Amino acid sequence: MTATPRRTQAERREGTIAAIVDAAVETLGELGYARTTTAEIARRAGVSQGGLFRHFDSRLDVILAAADGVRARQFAGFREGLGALETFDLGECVRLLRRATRAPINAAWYELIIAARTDPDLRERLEPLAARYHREIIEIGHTLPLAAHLPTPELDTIVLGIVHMLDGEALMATVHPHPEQEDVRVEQLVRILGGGTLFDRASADPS
Amino acid sequence: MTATPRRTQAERREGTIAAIVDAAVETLGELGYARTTTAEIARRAGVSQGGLFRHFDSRLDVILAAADGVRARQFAGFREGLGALETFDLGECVRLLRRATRAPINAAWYELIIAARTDPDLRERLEPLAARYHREIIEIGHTLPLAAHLPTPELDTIVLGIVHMLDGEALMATVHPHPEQEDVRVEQLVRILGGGTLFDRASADPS
DNA sequence: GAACATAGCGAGTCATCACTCGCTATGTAA
DNA sequence: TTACATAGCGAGTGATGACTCGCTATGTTC
Repeated sequence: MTATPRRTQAERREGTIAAIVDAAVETLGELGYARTTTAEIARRAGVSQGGLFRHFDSRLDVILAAADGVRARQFAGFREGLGALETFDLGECVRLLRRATRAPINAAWYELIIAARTDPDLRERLEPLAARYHREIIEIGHTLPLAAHLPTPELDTIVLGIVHMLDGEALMATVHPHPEQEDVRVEQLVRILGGGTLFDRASADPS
Repeated sequence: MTATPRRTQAERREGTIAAIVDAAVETLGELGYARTTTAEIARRAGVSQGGLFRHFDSRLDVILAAADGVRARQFAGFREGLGALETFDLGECVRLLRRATRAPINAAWYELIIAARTDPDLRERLEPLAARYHREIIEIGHTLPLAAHLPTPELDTIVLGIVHMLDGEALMATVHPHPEQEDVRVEQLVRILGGGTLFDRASADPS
């Protein structure tokens, strides 16, 4: 029944490491940073505590592997979504971003950013990932057709502003959500942005 | 030397409660939610652990008193700042809001909002405060001269959007700050907003 | 197949947490 | 002043945390 197809050491290793990282991401999202314990991660990954520490020197190492996994997956997903758009459309862009900020996996990222503020060890090691995150967002902004119509500093400010707004919205909505209003507001905002001087040059851009 | 001017029971009570609440706010800001322990709060407040539990039934009760203290102080401060403006000015408004979101005391609020996402007990009790917070922001928006020139739903969307953006910026900046760029971006944004169609009617409003 | 290396296990260990309890200190009421 | 109530103390207590260690299981090398 339980076919154990004789995996190599490398396969076993990679498999359990992946299971641990996935479990850590899931736990961060569901229980938050403080309650993401090595015991809980191990339980979800289907390994023992000792097994976990065979592959990671400390809880923090697991956490950082999870952080980088989230970062990589989020950008891959967003780039894929952008590529699937037939024509550049500001509204679609914002909606795509919004879906990314509200994805369960992204909650893990928020947990870590907030925890890092008051945890020097975490902060020191998360900073490079946060820097990369920031850089990638700006780079994606530069690939948008919009970029041709706006000076770079203003483009960057607008892109970061929208990302920050969606981050703030996602974070605040977890405690006091307005399920109906929130979607309406996003659409309203897209109309306001699209109708303002900001984008009228760009939104008149041909496909 | 140590003049003990015979305080009444009520005075002693209020005094230590205030000290505990202040210590809790400070600790939340400096150490984060998870490391805001009753022992640390008591130490900073200058009372024993037993003394703390004389006035609060649980850690959560202390935390919620701190949350409401922060909320009240933040709105009082912001309203005061708004009142001190001679003429309505969008830039000043945003700068005032930004100062509020980056005040050390506001970090305690963020800690609680984020912790509440994964802590059902905290969430249940924080929700009414978050709702009030939300309501007060919108009410303040309605007192702005801007309100006369925009339909209410759009005004609310814009106000919330700006608040969310500053929240997001404040939260993300703690891990990966760009001390110089951030101030520039805010000013840039104010110019962009002021120059867009959004506000041109309102920013032409006479003092 | 023998000798070795790596993967995985789970019962400890020590620290820290929220909270309790019996006590003393101080204010209040008669 | 006496009797009572509230404020404040700090050494427990039981639960839970990250991490260790000696062990077994499974691949790998010759």
